[in-house]
Amino acid sequence: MDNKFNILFNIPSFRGLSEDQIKQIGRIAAEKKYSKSQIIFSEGDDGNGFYIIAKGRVKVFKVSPEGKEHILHIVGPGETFGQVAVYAGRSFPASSEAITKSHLLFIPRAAFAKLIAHNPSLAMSMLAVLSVRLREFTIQIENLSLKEVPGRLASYIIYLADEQETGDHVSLQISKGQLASLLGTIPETLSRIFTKMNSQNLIEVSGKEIKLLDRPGLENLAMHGKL
Amino acid sequence: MDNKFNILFNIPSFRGLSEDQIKQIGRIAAEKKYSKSQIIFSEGDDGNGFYIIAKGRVKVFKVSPEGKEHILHIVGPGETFGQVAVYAGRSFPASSEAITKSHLLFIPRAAFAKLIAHNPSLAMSMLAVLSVRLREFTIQIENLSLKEVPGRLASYIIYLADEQETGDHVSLQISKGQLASLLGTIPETLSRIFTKMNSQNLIEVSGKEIKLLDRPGLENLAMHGKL
DNA sequence: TCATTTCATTGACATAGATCAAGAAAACAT
DNA sequence: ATGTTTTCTTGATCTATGTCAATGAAATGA
Repeated sequence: MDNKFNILFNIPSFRGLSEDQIKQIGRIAAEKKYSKSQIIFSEGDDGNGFYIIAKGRVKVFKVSPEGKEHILHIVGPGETFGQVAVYAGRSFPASSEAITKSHLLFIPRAAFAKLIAHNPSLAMSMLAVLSVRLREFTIQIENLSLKEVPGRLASYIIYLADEQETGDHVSLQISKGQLASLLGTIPETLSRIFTKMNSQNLIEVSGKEIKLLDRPGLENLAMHGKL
Repeated sequence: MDNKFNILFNIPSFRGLSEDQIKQIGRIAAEKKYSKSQIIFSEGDDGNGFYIIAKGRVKVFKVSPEGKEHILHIVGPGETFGQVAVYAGRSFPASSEAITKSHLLFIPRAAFAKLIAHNPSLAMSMLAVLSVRLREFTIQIENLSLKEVPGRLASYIIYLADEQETGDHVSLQISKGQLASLLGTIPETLSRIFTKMNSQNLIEVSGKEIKLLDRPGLENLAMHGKL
């Protein structure tokens, strides 16, 4: 059965907690369902809790005054989002929206704070989760300011390949427009770069499926930019 | 007297700890001194502890393969850096260097982990510190991808004015080259923008001192870009 | 104080990538 | 299936900002 508890047992950040501790979390968690394109929270909303993804996929993003959107991360099953507001006791610094039909667990701030106060190991593991996120942001900032778009795309493809552990073949779980936003560019530019990488036999793109034809070439591109 | 304990008592992230807890930290802290331009740690080094600034100023930065440097943040007295590696138990994701003669406290990883395990309130306050840093990164990413350099500079000047609480006058504590790197650009571009903002009577720059002549104008620039 | 190095400014030029526009392809719903 | 909407691709153009180069101003140290 796919209840709250089963979900919680498979969350990486809760690894290391006792069965009892996880059940405690389960008791304070509220199940919530979202349909595709539904807003979960908006920037500035009160951060009175955070979310765990049981099923589906969510984007966390910022919007410029002119309405341009930049995706900060895409979060999938087992991952959490919205914690920042919780620990600092502030409003959400970004917005989030379900990009597929999603099934989430909501953990209220106050109850979780109490839990942490009595479970140092939970605190440590949340510190670790935040650290990892911080590290990812460091890489994103580096990419945005130090590399050009082809390099960022190459980095991302390699990252996906490593994550999906599927050898020389990766599949984008997001639309190309969303990928553009995640890389800090626009669909037109991304499309051109895909074409160029195709013609240089670095990759072979068909729809959301990408075959890596020349991994060393991609790595070189990710490092030294320039296509 | 300016000993370890007096320093620790004035660290924002340790606010809320008992005198005894702070003394415990003091016992595990090692004092270290660095001269200007001295490297504190390099990206990839083992993260076996983190640092607190007692006196001085430190930059945390990434370097591209071509040697271009991007400053992630400038850290001053009372602030901490290098925690990320500590919690996640990994290597430092960036490098750090003293930009003035600095006096730091080094907190070794293992001892601190033990401390946290017995002090939930310390854990919570470290979570809050990380959250704030994460929030700052969110803003940096937004700035880099959503705004042009003039907008980023305007944001930064406003941020400084708020932080320094000095009304319509701020002073840069870093060189203009460093500021350029922090904003994700180069000195030449920054210099041109300063000139332009001067000629539009938004600010008046002389050396490291900046007078804000038209705050609403700056705010507008920070929001909607375009100079 | 003077000499040397580092930092800031300015100009001429090159280019990555954004914008605007239009058509093709894919996804979706009826 | 078939029409409708959304997403993707491609082309023509424009602009912000990076690069290269030279000079002037400050800071540093002997």
